Order: sequence, then C-alpha cells, then structure tokens
Amino acid sequence: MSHGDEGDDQGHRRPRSDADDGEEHSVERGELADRVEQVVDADAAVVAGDEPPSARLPLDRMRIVGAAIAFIDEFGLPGLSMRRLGSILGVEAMSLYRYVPGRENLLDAVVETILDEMRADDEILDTPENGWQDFLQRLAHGVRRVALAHPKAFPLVASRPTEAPWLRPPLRSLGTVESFLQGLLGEGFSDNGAVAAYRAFTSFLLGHLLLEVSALGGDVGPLDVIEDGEDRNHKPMVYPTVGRLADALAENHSAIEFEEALEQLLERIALVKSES
Amino acid sequence: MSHGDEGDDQGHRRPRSDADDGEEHSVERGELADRVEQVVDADAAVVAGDEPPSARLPLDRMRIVGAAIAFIDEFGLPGLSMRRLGSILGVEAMSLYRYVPGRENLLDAVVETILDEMRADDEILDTPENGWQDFLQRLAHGVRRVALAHPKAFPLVASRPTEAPWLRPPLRSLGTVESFLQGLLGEGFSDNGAVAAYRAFTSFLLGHLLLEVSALGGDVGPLDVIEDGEDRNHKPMVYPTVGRLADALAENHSAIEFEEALEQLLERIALVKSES
DNA sequence: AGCAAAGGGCTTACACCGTAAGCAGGACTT
DNA sequence: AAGTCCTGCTTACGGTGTAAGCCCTTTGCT
Repeated sequence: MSHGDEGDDQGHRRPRSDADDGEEHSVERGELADRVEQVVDADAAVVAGDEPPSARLPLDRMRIVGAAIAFIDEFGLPGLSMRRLGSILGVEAMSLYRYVPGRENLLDAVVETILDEMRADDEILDTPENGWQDFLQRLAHGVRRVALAHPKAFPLVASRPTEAPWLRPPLRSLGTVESFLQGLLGEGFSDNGAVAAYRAFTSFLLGHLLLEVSALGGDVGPLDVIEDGEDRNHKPMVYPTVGRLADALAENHSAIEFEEALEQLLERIALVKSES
Repeated sequence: MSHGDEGDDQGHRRPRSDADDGEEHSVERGELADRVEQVVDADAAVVAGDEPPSARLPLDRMRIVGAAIAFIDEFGLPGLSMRRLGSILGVEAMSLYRYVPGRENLLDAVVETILDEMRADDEILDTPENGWQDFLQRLAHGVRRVALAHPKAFPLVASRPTEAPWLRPPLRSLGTVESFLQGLLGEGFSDNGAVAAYRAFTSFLLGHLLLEVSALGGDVGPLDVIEDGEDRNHKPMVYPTVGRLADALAENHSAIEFEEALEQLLERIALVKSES
C-alpha cells in the first residue's frame, strides 16, 4: 500500500540482509514509517495516494527534515540517528547525505524549519497594527504555540548555537529580529529601547517556554519510565515544606502565569521604550 | 613529576599499545591531565605533592566527577566521552564504571556537584535575615555566579530532567527548594504565594542565565571556529535595521539587565506574596 | 535507436562511542 | 600462608557519524 515498502517492484533491489538487523527497531519501523510518511506527505498528498509509476517519491531535503521533526516530536532527539532516520524513510543512512551535509546541519535545518513554521503563523504580525503591546503579545503567543506544538524539539531551538552571537533564542532568525526591531522602532522606540526590549523579551520567552515544555516530558529520550510507586511519602519527611506543598507545586498554571508575566514584561518594556 | 604519567613505577603495567591510539587526543592528554589533576587535588593537596609511596591516588567518584566538570568547562560536553575521561585520569574507560553506573549518571552527578557548589556559596542564606527581597537577591546572584563559573556546564543544569516534574531548573535540588519555600513562608508569604514566587523566580533565572551563558560560547563543542572575516556587511543589507543596530545588539549589558529584571521580578513577587 | 552523462541510492569501511563480562594481580584479613 | 577483596585491565558487541566508491536508472543528446 504505502509505495514500495516490501514489494520488489521499485526497480532498486532492497537487500534483505540489512533490512532487519536490529530487529527491535525494524518492528516498529513499519508502523512508524507509515505515520511519518503520512505526516510528510501532507502537502504532496495529491500525487502520493495511488500510482507513482516508477519513482518512489525521490527523497528531497524537505522530506528528510520533516521526518526528523516528526521523529523528534514522537521519540525525542536522543533516539534520532542517521541510520534510523534513513530506515524510516525507507532508505540507507548514507543516502541522506546527498541532501544533508551531516547530522549537525540536519538539526540546524530542523530548528530553521520550526522557526519557519512560526513565521507562518497568521496571528503573528509583520508590523504592529494595534500598538506594540499587541504586536509583542501576538509574537509571544505565537512562539509559545510552536513550543507547545513541538515540546521535544523546542529545547533544540533554545540551545543550538545561533548564527550570530547577538541573536538570542528563541527569536533567533534574522528575519524575525528585523521585524521585531523595525516594529518597535516604528512605534516610537529608541534604538536602545528596541534592543533592550529584544533582550528582555527573549529572556522571558526562553525561561517560561523551556520550563513549560520540559514539564511536558521535555528533552530526555523515550527511555525514562519514571516509576511513581508509593515512595512519595519517604523523602518529603526530610523536606517538610516541599512535602506539604507538593500538590501545589505540581499544579499547572502555565497559561495564566505566562499571561501575567507577559503583562508585567510589557510594562517593563514600556519603561525602556525611550531609553538613551 | 605528576605522579606516574609516563613512568613505569606505578606497579600496574600500562599497555603501550592503547596509550597512543587516537594520537591527536593523547597529545593534549598530558597537559590536560595535569590541569585536571591539579584542579581535583585542590582539597587533597596535602597528601598529593611529593611521594605517594605505592598507590597512584586511587580514583574515587569525586575525582571522576571533578575531572568531568573540568573537562566540560574547558572543552564542552560534546567532547566528553568515557574513554577520553578515563585517559585523562590515566585509566581505562571501563575502570570508571566501578564508581559511576554510566555516562548518564555521571552527568547527573555533574549537575548535582555544581549545585552543591552553589549551596556552598556563603552569600546565599539558608533563611532570610534582611527580608525576603535580600534573600532572593542573594540567591539569584549566587546562581548567576555558578552559571558564569561554568558556562559550558550550565546548560546541563538547565536541561537535564529533574528528579520530580515540579522541580524546575536551575533551582532543582530538593534542599534548595525547601529552603526557598520555607524562607518565603517565614516572611509572610502564603502557600500559593511562595509557590508562585518559585515559578516566577526559576523562569527568570533560567531565561537570563541561559542566554548570558550561551553568549559566552555556551553549549557547543570545541570544534566550531566561527570565522569572523569581513563579511559582516553582506547580510545586513537585507536586514537594514538589524544591520544598523548590530553594534548595539552585540553590546553586553548582562549584569545591569540582570539586576533590573531581578528588581522588577521582586516587585512582581511582592504582588503575589499573599495570593490565595 | 544508441550512447554517454548524471544522479540517486547502496555498500563497504573506519574510527569512535557506551558498556557487559570476565580476568589478573596487588592489598588486605585471618 | 592462604584466602578474599578490591581495583583496574582486556576483550567484545552493537551502536554511532561519515568518507569513498560502486552500480543501476534515468535523462539528454546525437
């Protein structure tokens, strides 16, 4: 069904020997491959469905990066290897290198793509229309949206080295920064005010979103099953306050907190608006 | 000089064959080994200096973790491997496993140790003495100090999964959190107020310090030489504002910004002090 | 139609990684 | 003196990223 996974009709011969080394992975491969293909084919769905007469949809850069993102979203980066990614795409690892210089570069492409996804958000404005506060608020929520959409991938956006040292995650693409600064300048910010706002804004986003995202099973691999037996009453003996407030600490108010902190941040930014 | 690096006098025979595989590394090994030993010996310096009669200072857990931290501080984590770390300590990789269950656990120990280092900071109080603002201010600066002391290791503190999901980096040790909450409660905070303060405080620290630290050559390996030729005037053509403000963006005001943002944070915390 | 060129995927190979299993020999205890 | 432990070493396995080269298929040109 899914174009040439086990059939011999695709012209290339697929070696049986390698197809099932590391049987554990190849077991899940079929299933996962389908899911990923499906995700990736989203835009190319028109051509996919029935009869690709000879080609097996020839594996371009986008497809690879897309599959990488899908994989990370599902299993986390530690599990992502070139070989595995290749096998997901029904291809040998080395074939990826024709489109991607290497793993590092692939990860860069992953964050780049996620950033593009953010830039495509309709709620985010290119330039302020209802004041800078609204402008920044939309931007903040846009960033938060992609962070929550890719909890496992967001730490990558946050921690990968930036193109230039003064580019600060998660607002790390030149285009975004340009629009940010221009937007504020157009709203009467001084040069230094706009820069200060950029710094404050990025710090705020990074702190909040990284923590919010890590609470969602953040950045560790798929292999940490935290057994939550009944020993919850052991340690808090030594830490009475923590023990007593454990429930309160475990509650999740991310959305409200984000909102309130953002509100306060905007007030703070208003103060530096005309900074020397 | 440094107890048995190349000499045969240490009782055990060190195989020549393995000593110099991967020649590039073993070249730097001697130098690095000395530096690391030196760092690690800081507390045990009394016994070290002259004649360890037969033993070659028997490699305990502390020494391993210490060497790991020293290595990360100098070369970044991507370069840290068990084999390399072993060779730094003049030992085969597998020997480390007698004291450390594995690499993951070692990294946990690294962040644990760095956290201990922070807890040992004299400026940080166990309990408020001059009001909660002073209490939090000292804590914030203490955390910042260790972050700046270990720029390459701090991302680990920030991104490693925590013991419990409601423990938020970088204030991720139960002891620290206990003291934090107790301190605020003792200063008249409500339960929810203290918890809200904890959340706001951690978000703040994480955002600011992660960015400050990443500007210092943060989390990438030793292998990225960013050539800063003369092409600085190429791209900004497309991004005029970024180009114009590049210098302003590159300026480093971390200290002041940290201070101001902290100040504002404290004001915000004051508002939630008695939160329902 | 025939043939050469190009491109895409595969194979092989190497150096490195984490770590399981077992060994060897010095240092203690009895 | 004999036995036991403790420590570090050896070997081995399966995983990783990736350089080099091969081979088949498709394409384009004559």
